[in-house]
Amino acid sequence: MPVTMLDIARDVNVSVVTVSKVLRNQGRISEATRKLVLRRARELNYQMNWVARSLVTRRTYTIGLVLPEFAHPFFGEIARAVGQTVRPHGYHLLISSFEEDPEVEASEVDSLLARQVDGLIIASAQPLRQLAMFRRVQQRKTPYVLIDRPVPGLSACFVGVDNAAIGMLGTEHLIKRGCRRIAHLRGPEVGIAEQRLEGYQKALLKADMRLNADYVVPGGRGDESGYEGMRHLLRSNQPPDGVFCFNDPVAIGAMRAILEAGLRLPCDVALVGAGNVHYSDMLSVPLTTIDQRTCRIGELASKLLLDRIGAKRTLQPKTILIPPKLLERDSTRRHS
Amino acid sequence: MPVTMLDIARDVNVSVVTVSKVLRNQGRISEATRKLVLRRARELNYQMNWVARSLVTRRTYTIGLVLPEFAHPFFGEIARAVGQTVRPHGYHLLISSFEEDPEVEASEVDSLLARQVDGLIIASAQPLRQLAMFRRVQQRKTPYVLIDRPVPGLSACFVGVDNAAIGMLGTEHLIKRGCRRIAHLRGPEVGIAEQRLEGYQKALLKADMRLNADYVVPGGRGDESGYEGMRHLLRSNQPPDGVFCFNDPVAIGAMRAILEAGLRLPCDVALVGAGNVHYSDMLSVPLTTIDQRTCRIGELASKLLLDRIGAKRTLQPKTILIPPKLLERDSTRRHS
DNA sequence: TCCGTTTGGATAATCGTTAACCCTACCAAA
DNA sequence: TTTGGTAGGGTTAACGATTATCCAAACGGA
Repeated sequence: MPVTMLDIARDVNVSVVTVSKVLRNQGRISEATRKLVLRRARELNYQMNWVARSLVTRRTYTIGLVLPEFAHPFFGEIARAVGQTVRPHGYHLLISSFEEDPEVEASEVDSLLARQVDGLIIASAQPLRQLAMFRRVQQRKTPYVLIDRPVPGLSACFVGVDNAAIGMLGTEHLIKRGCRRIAHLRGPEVGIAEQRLEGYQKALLKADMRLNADYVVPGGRGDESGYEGMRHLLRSNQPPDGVFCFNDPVAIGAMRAILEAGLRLPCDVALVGAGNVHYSDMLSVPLTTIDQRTCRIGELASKLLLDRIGAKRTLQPKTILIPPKLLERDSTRRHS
Repeated sequence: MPVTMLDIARDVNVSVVTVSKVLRNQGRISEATRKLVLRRARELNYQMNWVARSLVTRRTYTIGLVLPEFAHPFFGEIARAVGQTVRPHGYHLLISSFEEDPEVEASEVDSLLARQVDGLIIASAQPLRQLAMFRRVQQRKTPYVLIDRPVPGLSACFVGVDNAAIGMLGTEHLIKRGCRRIAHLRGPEVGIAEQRLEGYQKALLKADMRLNADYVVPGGRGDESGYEGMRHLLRSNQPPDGVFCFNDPVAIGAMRAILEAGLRLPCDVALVGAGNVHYSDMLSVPLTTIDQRTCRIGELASKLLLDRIGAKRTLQPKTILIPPKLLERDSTRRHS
């Protein structure tokens, strides 16, 4: 059985409370007994029971991080950034991945609440207008911050990249590189993909270029999706000469399709991804992409959350949109 | 204040214990009161306080996962596999990443113990012969399983890939492809790198080839390290015609050096990595690599741990070495 | 010498649940 | 009528800490 404060107290002949005070450096304790207690604690290799402490202090120093999927490097980076930001404050991370299943997500959030996390950071996949999960969090008054994927209709903190700006940035870059027929391999039916699409459209309009519905291909987030989408585009009468892709995996899939078709990048088709996935600069043709500042997202979300946890009363919800950054590589670079 | 069992008990006019029994489906309760309790619980949106429960049951249903770094896709996959394996059993994951710093690792492990995790899965970076951290875990009798990196001198469960087999597999493959001067870009000074080196040497000896100390270049785990190492090799009188790399990032760095030098893969230099990193089949030259069965590691480690958590008495430590699998791609493929 | 103030610590109550017993009907068999 | 079993619940005491309150001894000044 693990050592408890009672064990120390008995050995040193003081009360448990005295031990507790020594260990927390609180209250008035004589130097003599302090030393005795500390020595005995070290001898016995005492470790606080945080569960017991949490029960009475109502603080677990634990933050729940709810992610769509671990494996994705984007969320891996988020987790790292969050972990590094909160650790100095004594917090730990209870992470759960719901594999893009909204029901699993809700049950995981409930579970984390039951575990009395002090706060939550969520990259949610709840369907539109389904706010029950969030209502439950709010009822508990547990502070939470949404990341990456905004949830419309919810008044909550949000930290994410400016997706419309990503769409504009990517498309404008293709325009600047001289592309005339610019297509978009769009992502799944979620807000984030729509915003990137809007950015794409806005950039075209701004440049007085026509919107061609055939140039917007629906899809998913994976490289197979990009592969299929690109093959579809290449079969059309007027294949595009520039493609802005929902994300890097999609772009990588598209790249495979382009190369397989015997075309060259960027002369025949220029390609822009988004996300700046690891190794996207080591592909057969290094991919121009848009960095979404993953670390900043995790960092700022953590800080926002820590503020709210520390605050006496609930603060106003705050939204932070991080401006993306374009990284030009060979997939769009002009030949010299 | 969150709803407690006491709230329900008062409303339904029974004792707290009765509520507890209903909620756990234990003890003898009449159908009538059961329904009353359940209804009221639902109405109030009651959520168990797991902290309180854990205090008395001495079970947190939480597993500590201690990893060198989140960002690395390998550990991301591990985390995913572990999470998926333990979730059905009601366990959650308290993950901490120690950024390859042994001291942070030790303090994180202590912290997880203090949080009363039911078990630990650790990919350790403790220096050789430094077993104090593990002793503390053992003293607490908290079951734990080591993964990926074995710790010599410690009698504990271990699950990992067979690194010597990786070394042999990769090297033998190069030999079979006709390479005569096979170098090795070895990793950092840890057991896992040494085992791969041993496998490399063993394969050469088995094929009656001479060991050339100049062909073994020390390094790290990153692509810069591979880049530098490969440049070093290329500067020698007799550059190698085949290189077995510690891992994929190193191989990717090496590939950059080779291409920059104007050489071609695999004709001039054949390259084998290890780890089967995502997208390593989408590089400028798709990389032959050795898959280390990441999912299996996470899955088997979790199962081993769950067994030990469930067992009444401590079971014998068990070691599981997973046989690796070679994936041939263009970086070693013979031209057709 | 007496009273007030520190000093250093003890006691009691609490956090929300569960474990281990105990109790009281009620019913059936002896 | 007595015995005894069972159904359905209540009581009490943990679990390992913290918070709030209280108390004795020592000390200091008039």
